Amino acid sequence: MALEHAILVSLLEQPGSGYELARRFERSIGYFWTATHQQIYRVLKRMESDGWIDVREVPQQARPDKKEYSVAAPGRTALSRWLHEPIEPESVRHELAVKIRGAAFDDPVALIREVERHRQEHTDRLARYLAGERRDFTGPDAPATPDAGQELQHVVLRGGIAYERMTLAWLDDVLDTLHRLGPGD
Amino acid sequence: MALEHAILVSLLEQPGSGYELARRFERSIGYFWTATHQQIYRVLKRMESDGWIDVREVPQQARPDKKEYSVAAPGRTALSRWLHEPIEPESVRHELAVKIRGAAFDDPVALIREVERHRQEHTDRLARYLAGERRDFTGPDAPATPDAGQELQHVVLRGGIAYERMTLAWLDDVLDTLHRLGPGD
DNA sequence: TCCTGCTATGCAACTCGTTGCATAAACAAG
DNA sequence: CTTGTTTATGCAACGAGTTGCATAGCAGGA
Repeated sequence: MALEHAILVSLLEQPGSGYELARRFERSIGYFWTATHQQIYRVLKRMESDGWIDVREVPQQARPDKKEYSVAAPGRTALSRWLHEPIEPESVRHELAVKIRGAAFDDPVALIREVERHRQEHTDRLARYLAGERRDFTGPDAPATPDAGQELQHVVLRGGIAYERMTLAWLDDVLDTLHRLGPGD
Repeated sequence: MALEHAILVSLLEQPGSGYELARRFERSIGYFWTATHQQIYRVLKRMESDGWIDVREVPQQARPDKKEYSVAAPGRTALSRWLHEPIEPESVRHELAVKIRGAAFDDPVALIREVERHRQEHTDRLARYLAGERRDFTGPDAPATPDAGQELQHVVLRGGIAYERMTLAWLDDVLDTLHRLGPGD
């Protein structure tokens, strides 16, 4: 399980509430890990009862109070232990690829609009990542001499950018193939 | 859920037993979907009781009997229906990226060996995919005029190859970054 | 005033996926 | 002749992840 460790990393970078974590998982953490707010709240409960994180009730004006979590010493120890364990190289789950191979037994051309929709979504993601990179790492407001944490965040973001670029190129390949199959088949 | 649909596609390409499906999921299907044999057997049971697939007991010599499954008409209909439904663009789960960002709070250099291990695994995967591509699509024994099914299998395989190449380049970027952080930090 | 939307948290039920274990037939190696 | 490996199937228990729903404070607009 890596969700608890992803939460530890995120809280070490910046303490926050379950709600804030959920939004980070939609944004920066989203390009290598996803989680819904229900999952996050449940895991936060467990981590708190295990003593991995501390809570602080924070009253707010103009919005409901929140519980701000921060990493406690046992949480740091648990993260460190996990960092030194080997993990399995990840394996992909790509539903669209299942559909593409399945299209051989249906109408390949009917898939074009779906692939174009995915292409649009990946175009948007790439634009978001590039905007984030300019804002935090390569733009004029970025730190001139980044520390280790920023270097590591940047290299992970470059991975997200590379993934989106690769995916866009592949989706173009898929579209070419589907178009070729249209008239000739 | 796409596992049942991945199984339908695989059985349409070639009928087979649960065991054979499990091995296909380790091989060709593995670069866009994974499943263990327990999962496959359970889903096959459900698909059979739903009338999506037919079973045939096949006695074998020199090894235990097997149940060969093939797609029935309702299964084809179900697949076709699913193919015309939109799906969410996939989201990634990359544990290694969590570790890389976590390394900022531990020892970045300690991660180098783990990253190198992953690099080796992706090198092996790429070699397997390229060998499969030569065997089935670009080598001398490949069909000169591939049909739609083969074209679609090939474009999905090209996606797997592109993914592995992109990942290898990124892991090199990660290794460079970790090495840079070593002496200077 | 009511409705919508955002922040903020949570329960309950369910499905999906993993892990550990078990069985059994056949062959190959020692 | 016992042990290990490959093929082949399966159960039981657990943990991870999703979906639907509920609550509640406050803001802004119709």
